[in-house]
Amino acid sequence: MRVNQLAKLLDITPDTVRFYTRINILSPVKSKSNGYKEYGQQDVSRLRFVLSARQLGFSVDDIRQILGEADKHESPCPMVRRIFDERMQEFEKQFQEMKRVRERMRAAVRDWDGKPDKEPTGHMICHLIESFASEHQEMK
Amino acid sequence: MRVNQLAKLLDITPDTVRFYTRINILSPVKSKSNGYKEYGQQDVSRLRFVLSARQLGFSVDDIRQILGEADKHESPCPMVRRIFDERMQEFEKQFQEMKRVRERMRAAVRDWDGKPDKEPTGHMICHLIESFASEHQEMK
DNA sequence: CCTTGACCTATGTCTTAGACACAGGTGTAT
DNA sequence: ATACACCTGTGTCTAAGACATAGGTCAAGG
Repeated sequence: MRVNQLAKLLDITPDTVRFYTRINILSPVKSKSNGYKEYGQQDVSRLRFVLSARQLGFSVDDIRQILGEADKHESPCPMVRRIFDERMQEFEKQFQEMKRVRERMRAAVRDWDGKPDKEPTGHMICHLIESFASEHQEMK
Repeated sequence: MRVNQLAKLLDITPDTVRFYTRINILSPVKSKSNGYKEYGQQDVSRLRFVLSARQLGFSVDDIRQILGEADKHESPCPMVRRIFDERMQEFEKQFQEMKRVRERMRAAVRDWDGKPDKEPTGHMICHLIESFASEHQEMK
C-alpha cells in the first residue's frame, strides 16, 4: 500500500500521511526497486488512532508520547487522561477568546453598516477600524 | 523611544514590536551611537492601528496591504470592508469547527468517566480513544 | 521499441505571528 | 575598575501540514 492509497482509505491528503511518516509515527518499508514507501496493516491502524486522537484535540506531540508508552506495552490511559485535561483547559480558553473576537466582529459589522468610507489623514489610517477601536475598547 | 518603552506603552511584548519592525510595518531610525532603534510618534499610531486591526481578526498581511493603500493616500475603507467579509466567513467556519470539537471533548469526558484503564493489545493502542472514536463517528 | 501523457513519488521549502535563545552592550552602584 | 541588572539586535524555532519541484511509473498508442 502506497501513500496515496492509504490517504484515500482514511480520507486525508497524501501530505498528511507523508508528514506522519517523516516524524516517524508511521514506519513504512522502502521498496528497493523504486524507493517508494510501502505501508502495512500496522500503519493503517496506527494512523487511524492518530486521526481519532487529533479529533479529540490531542497534539501530534501528545500522540507521539502516547504511542511511545503503548509501544513499551504500558497502559497509556492514565497519560491520556492527564494530557486530555490539559488540552481541554487550553481549548476552552481559546474557545472563549474566539467567542469574544466573534462578538467584536459582529459589532463591527453593525457599526460600519451606516458609516461612509473616508480618505486617510495624518492621524487616521482607516477611520472604520480606528473609530471602532476607540469606541469599543479602552486604549492607552 | 526604544523597543521596550514602546511595548510597555501599548501593553505588548518587545518581541511583538520587533516583529512588526522586522517586516517593515514600523520604521524606527537606527541610532548611530549604539545601533538601537528609535521609534517616533508615527510608529506609535501605526502600531496602535495594527493592534486594533488584529483584534478584529485581520491578518498581519491584510494589515500590510491596508497600510500600503493608506500610504498611497487612497482610502483603504473599501478594501477593509472586502477583506473583513472574507475573514469573518473564515472565522465563522473555524468557530463552528471548534464548537464541534468542544462538544466531542465533553462527550469524551462523560464517556471516559466510568471506564477503566487498559493495557494496549495488538489491535488496540488506547481503548479510551479508540472505543470513543468507533462509537461517536463513522470510521472507514 | 519508443513515446506520449496521466498519474504518482520523495524531498525540500513555506506558512502564522510572534516566542525564545544567544551574545554582547549600557548604565548605575560600588 | 568592577559587579550586576537590564537592555538590545539578530537568528532560530514553533504546529501541522500545504505547496512546489524534479523526477519516476505505467499503460495506450504509434
